Amino acid sequence: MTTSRLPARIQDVAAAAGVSVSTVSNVLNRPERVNARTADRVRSVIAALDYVPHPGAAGLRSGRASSIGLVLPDIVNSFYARIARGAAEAAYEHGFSLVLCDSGDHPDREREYFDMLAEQRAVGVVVAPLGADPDRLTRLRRRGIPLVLTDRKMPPQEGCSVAVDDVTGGRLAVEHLLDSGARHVLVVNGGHGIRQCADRYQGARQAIRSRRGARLDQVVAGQMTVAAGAAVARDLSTLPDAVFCTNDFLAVGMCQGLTQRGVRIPGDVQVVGYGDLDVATLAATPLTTVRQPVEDLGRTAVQLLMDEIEASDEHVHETRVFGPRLVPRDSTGVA
Amino acid sequence: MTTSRLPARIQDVAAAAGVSVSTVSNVLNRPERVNARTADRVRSVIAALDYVPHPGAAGLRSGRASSIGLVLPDIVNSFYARIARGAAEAAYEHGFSLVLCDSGDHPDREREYFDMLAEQRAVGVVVAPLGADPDRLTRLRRRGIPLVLTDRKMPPQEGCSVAVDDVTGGRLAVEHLLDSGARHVLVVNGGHGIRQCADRYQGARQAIRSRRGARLDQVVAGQMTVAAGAAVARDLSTLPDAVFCTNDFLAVGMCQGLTQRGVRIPGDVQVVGYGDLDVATLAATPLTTVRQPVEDLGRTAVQLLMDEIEASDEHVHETRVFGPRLVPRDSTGVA
DNA sequence: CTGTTAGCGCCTTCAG
DNA sequence: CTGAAGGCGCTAACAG
Repeated sequence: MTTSRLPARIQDVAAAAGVSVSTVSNVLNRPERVNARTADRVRSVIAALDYVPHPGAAGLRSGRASSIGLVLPDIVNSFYARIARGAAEAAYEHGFSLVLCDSGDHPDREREYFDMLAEQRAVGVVVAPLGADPDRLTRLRRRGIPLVLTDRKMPPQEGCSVAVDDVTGGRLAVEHLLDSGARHVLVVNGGHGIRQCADRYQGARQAIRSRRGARLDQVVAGQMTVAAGAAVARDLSTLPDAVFCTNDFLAVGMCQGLTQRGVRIPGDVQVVGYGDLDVATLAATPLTTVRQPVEDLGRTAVQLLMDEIEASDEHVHETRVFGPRLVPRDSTGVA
Repeated sequence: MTTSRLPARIQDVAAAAGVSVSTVSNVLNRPERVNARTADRVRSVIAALDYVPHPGAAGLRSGRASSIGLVLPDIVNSFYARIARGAAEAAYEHGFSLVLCDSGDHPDREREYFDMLAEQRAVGVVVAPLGADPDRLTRLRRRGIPLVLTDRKMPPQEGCSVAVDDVTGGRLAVEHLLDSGARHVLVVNGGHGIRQCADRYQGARQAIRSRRGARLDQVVAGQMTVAAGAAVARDLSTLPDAVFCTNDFLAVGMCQGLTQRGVRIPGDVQVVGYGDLDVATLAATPLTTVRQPVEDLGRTAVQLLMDEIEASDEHVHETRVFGPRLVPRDSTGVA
């Protein structure tokens, strides 16, 4: 046995097995083209030498790389973390490595990450885009890098996307309140400049319209935080039967504020939130909320990317929309 | 202008600029060796052609790759997400790409990720290791891949590590309680099999020992959840002056349970948590807690890796320990 | 079925 | 200061 360097190269294997380099390559990539006995011999040498192919070199020659990018505004936000988890699992299953790009909400950083991924010849990118500037995205696409958008729909000719159906979510939330006996529902919302907020409100209106005698009001909170929700609760002049907060933080604040005013939940006022964040289960009264299959977003985004890469000829772009689900807990449903 | 393929290669640049390939390479890598005027001309061609070097090919030749691995048990856990954010920032600043490996708490998956990173010739790995089996780790090291451990100390001859000082954290928490007038402190802890729990308790004892007439008790909760904390509160036969929960979830549950018993916080009993999770600010009474500089863990881990890679000759392994900080909120400090 | 040959895109001696 | 040549580890024709 000659002293071959670490890590072993394909030629070390070839030499040790007494075959040519290409035979080793064939054993790895097209086993059907090589005699079973030689293949076995080569394989045992591969195992003995602990040989693993160098994917960089392989990609250089074959043209196909093996990393995909994941560009997110903030990995500490559990929504994006759940996307990341779903994407990581799918990438793992397909044998791709996932490059994490956390833009920290900086559009410049996002663009630089796009450039970096282009330089690296990433085979595709999953992105939860920041802001509304589609230009950054089309630049990537022009470089020939497939792109899948999460949490935002995309014109189908541009590429694939995955999203959750916020209209349905809003409808489910308010239907649940009405089914539990509410007549006068207040929506505590973020600004309608946020697409999700507008959609959830639209769903709420759908639910109200289909029910006689039901009434819907809306108040827009400055921010979507616990403090803002509590402030709204404090300032309420007349109490509704039920409150739909378009985010769990608002809802927790609402519960705190109402409780401080001596209002019982759900006895006097029912409250439903949105998102099923950790905080929903942890609140003093566990919060009824709308759960979104966020992991599926990430997982599906990667799968769509795989499809576009592997069957690029007959791939047609699509938008996959996931339905949310109501999770009843203690803050709704009159005892 | 000839029709050169996309993306542009170094030879396209060379041809367009009327110089040789190596001159372009020099402009990029050792600008001092090339005439300023030619360099400028080359640079403008680079810009015009939107040329970016192919890091895979570069690494193949030069031996240095440019990706580092980040192996975590669960990216949705905010502790690890914060490590990831710190690591991502540092990696970005150093021009490395971060490969996210979420093992989902599966030791097998963790090992497979290690193998994958070795195959890819990652230049280094940051890992928040799962379980106590150091064998998986030394395998990586034997392959010559530098390794930095987070949230666990490592024998210095093995490699670098970063950690937070849980003993100090426990001491800070209990000192704060004592300073606020408490005499009888109850520690609500997880199992001492968890190193963090044991350390935090040890810190608590240090604080007690330095104060005359102070008394410390401990109760071990089954899990470190809100429900478990509430259960402990419910089952308490005699009330202490103050409670130190070694985790914010336990603390929130403790607050809920005490409040239900009609106990006022902090008037009757003070409560301090650990971790400064989101939930600490969001609880009905915002929770005094111990904040750990978790982002610094991730950031520093990557920096240590960079040092080991770039100055591998004179690099000496070290363990960097970060001090926690007490964050006073409403659940402590008698009014 | 196996081996030879020619690059993938880049960097790096070594001559000019 | 610049250019020509060789090779990093691997794959993909193409011969044999």
